[in-house]
Amino acid sequence: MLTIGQLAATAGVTVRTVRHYHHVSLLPEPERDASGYRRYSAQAAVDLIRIRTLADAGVPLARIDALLHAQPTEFAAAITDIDAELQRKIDQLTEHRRRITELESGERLVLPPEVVAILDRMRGLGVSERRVRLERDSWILMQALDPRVMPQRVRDKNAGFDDPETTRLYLACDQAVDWDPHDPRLDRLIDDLDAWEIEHERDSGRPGYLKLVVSRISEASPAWQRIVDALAHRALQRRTAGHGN
Amino acid sequence: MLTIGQLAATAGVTVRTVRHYHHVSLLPEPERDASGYRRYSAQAAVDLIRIRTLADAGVPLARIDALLHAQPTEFAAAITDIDAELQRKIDQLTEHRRRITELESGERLVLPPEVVAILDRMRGLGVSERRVRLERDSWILMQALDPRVMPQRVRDKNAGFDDPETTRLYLACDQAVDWDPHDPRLDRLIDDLDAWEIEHERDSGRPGYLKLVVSRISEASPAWQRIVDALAHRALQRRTAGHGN
DNA sequence: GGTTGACCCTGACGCTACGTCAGGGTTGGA
DNA sequence: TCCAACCCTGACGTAGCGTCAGGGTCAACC
Repeated sequence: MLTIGQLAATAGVTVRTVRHYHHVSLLPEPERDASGYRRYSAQAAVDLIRIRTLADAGVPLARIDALLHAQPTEFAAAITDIDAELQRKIDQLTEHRRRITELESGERLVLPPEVVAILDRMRGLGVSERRVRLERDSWILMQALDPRVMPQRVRDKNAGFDDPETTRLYLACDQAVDWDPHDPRLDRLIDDLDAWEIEHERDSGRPGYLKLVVSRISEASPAWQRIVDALAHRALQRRTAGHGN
Repeated sequence: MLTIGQLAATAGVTVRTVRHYHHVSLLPEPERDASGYRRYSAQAAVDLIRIRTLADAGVPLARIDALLHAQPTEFAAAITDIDAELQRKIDQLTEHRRRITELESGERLVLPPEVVAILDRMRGLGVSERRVRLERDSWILMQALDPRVMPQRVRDKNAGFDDPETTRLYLACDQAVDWDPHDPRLDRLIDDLDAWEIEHERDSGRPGYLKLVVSRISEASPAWQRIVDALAHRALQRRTAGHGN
């Protein structure tokens, strides 16, 4: 006959675990010896190890008792289930293994690959990391609030970077964020942006594309504020002139 | 800006999980809007997903915060650790998958293969299942109480079944359990056992081999009781006669 | 025959990572 | 205006044990 410690060692569990199984009636309480110690038969060792085998496989203790007393058919079916579940867990862990290797760059975990590609493309073009992050954040919000518009935005963005002039202006704007609002280079940039805006509006029929791109950052940058104001002024002039004709 | 529900959906967790992370200071509490609702930035989504990636990989929440603020070197080392741990878990689950397929026959889980082979050999020879189970239980107790003697016992057992006469007697004894103690076949069996005992004692120098094998079952079987008594009587006679010489 | 260390007992609280009420207020669309 | 679907805090519940606390027992050694 075995003491509780010997039984536990045989099954590779702690004494506490055996007592817990008694408590939840998963393993029957054995006879006690003269001093009140529990004394176990070899059958108890077999039972305990079968319980552990199922518990290790992820079966909740509450289900194990019924399972061990089930008919062979049900038992076999349950085993098949448990096996499938184990395989699913293995696949998940494998996937998690892959994901933690991508932890350094958080965005790969959050955004779809097409968008990550755009962000990488921006970095490749020399866009500042600050700007890339703002872009990233706007994609995340877009994804959370209205993911349906994302494919179109992806196409627009890529089209923009496919065009050298658009790319040049984008980079210039990115640089200009830190300029003094009276920097003489701004006049030239505003001219170019205005020209780009006119041409782009004609081509696509969708105005204000550039404004969308810059709006979020403009408030924090005096230089950008000047650009936005100037462009709005010119657009208004054009529209007034157009109506006047 | 995102509500808590939108944030949770983006990260694939429940609202309760996000609040829990606030509670344990894993994710900082964001600003509230006019009505007291939490409002999240896109950065919060990135942070939350990074937390989940680690949590999914089995890292305790208490470690995650430190990990995310660690130096790149420590971080990389930790990731390597976590990855190894994941692989270990995968291997374990694979092993558990194998083990649950052996659940039908509990003994394969409890006993080493050599012993299982002996039990299978007994079944193959036609030993009753009751006897096999008693044998199994005695092996389990042996394993729990003094595993060092097992290899020798394995050799002895197999040697016994390698010998046709020993095997024949073993099977006869197994059958005899249910016989009436006055069954005439018992006389013949006792003669054979006595002869075997004499021969075996001479060969091995270790007496009482058979008694060891049968002792546990004898009390419950009247026929066995008669066998044991008769053999003990004859052995005593021999020894007295021997001393008398 | 006393002591020591390794066991055994019961009872109860602690832990992780949330789930799940209860009992409220807010928002947005029909 | 109303309803469903959100949001809030606070608090208790869950699984599967771990870990004291405060005792008694056993086997071996001195």
